[in-house]
Amino acid sequence: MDDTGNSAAPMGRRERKKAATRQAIADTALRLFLERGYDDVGIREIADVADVSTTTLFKHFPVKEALVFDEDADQESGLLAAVRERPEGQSIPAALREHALRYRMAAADGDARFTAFFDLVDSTPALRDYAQAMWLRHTDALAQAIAEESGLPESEPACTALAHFALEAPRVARGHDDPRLAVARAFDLLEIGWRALVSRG
Amino acid sequence: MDDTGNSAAPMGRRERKKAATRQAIADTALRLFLERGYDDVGIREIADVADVSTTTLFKHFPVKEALVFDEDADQESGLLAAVRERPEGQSIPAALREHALRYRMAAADGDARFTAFFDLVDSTPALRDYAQAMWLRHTDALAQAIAEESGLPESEPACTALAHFALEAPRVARGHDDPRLAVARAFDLLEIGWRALVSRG
DNA sequence: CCAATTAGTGCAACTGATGTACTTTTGAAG
DNA sequence: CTTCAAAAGTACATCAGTTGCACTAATTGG
Repeated sequence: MDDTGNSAAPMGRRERKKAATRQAIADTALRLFLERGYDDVGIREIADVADVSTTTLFKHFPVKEALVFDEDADQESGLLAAVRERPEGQSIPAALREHALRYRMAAADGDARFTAFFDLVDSTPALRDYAQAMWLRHTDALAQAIAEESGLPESEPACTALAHFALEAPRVARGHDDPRLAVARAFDLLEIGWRALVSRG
Repeated sequence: MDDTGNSAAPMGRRERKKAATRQAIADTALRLFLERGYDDVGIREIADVADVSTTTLFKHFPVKEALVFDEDADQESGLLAAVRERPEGQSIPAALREHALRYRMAAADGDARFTAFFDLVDSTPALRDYAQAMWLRHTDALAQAIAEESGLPESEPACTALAHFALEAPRVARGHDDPRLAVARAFDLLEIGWRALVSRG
């Protein structure tokens, strides 16, 4: 839909300044959030420190939560690629499991800033919910990719079901002592069911 | 935790009045919501019409959404009963499917007030989300019941996975032309996977 | 009857978010 | 270069949900 952020695009002074303002706001917000916690930093303060008005802030970010997820990038393309470009013989749920384990559960081993970021999101209900809601917006696209790859009709509800469950899987892990195992088990359930369902037509 | 609402409990004048106030607030709110829509009725107005202060209102209901779900009753016991008292030979996912189809997708055929209520919830994002969040709070209890019934260790992540997915299933239906079919398919996926998973130990 | 709770009140304030009207900047057309 | 309209930003007021505080009044248990 919107192709902002393409580094190759020669944008004029105007768009550059706009992007700079946006970045300044997001950076300020994230810094303050990491310092003092999401709930203890108000919109007015962020705008103040970033030296813009609250009106301007909300012109760049629709809601407070969005300040944290500025660099969404395209998670969706990665997700779809995981399905479409999976190794020969690997089932779709298996590919999604790999992707989930690699991409969503990789918090621990990155550098400190990433860890802090994940901690922030993880420990703030509002941010967790927002992130999950964003994640679920890919359901339809994923369902369509699954339908194409599996040869099932696009309208087949099982495709939507698999897509939805796969996207919910990381959430199942919450509260388990071994999150990776929990996610793996959730995908086991889906994989076995999916195999049988596909082979029967 | 709290055992309010037990009709057999002889509560004193105080608790009776409290319950009456609560009921009056909830009734007023629901009436206004049905008349004019959830988003077009403010907290202050509800309190005003119910003749209480907003402070009092919030002492009975933690957030605006809660005004609509006053009569939660115990969905949880029904859910657990569906699993524990299922017919001989019926799998756990099958029992959950029956329960989902009967209890969650039954909006259309009740009397008009129920229909209107479901429409209200269904057409208001804030209420949908709140309802789903409430629904998911039963995950742990359901997972435990599943573990007991299936003989798997309580810590087995697959139990949590099945519980979570089963509770999410109704959401898969959203946006499909035939919601009941979509839900059924979602449970098919779970049932087949579950059978295999249990039989392997 | 006294003392401790506790429902309820009134009011002010805070926080996220929106609407309106006004100024500046900028890109581009003439 | 001038002019003009769109875009970006600002100031200010306001709304809605929610909370804190100080206080009253009813109730209940000892």
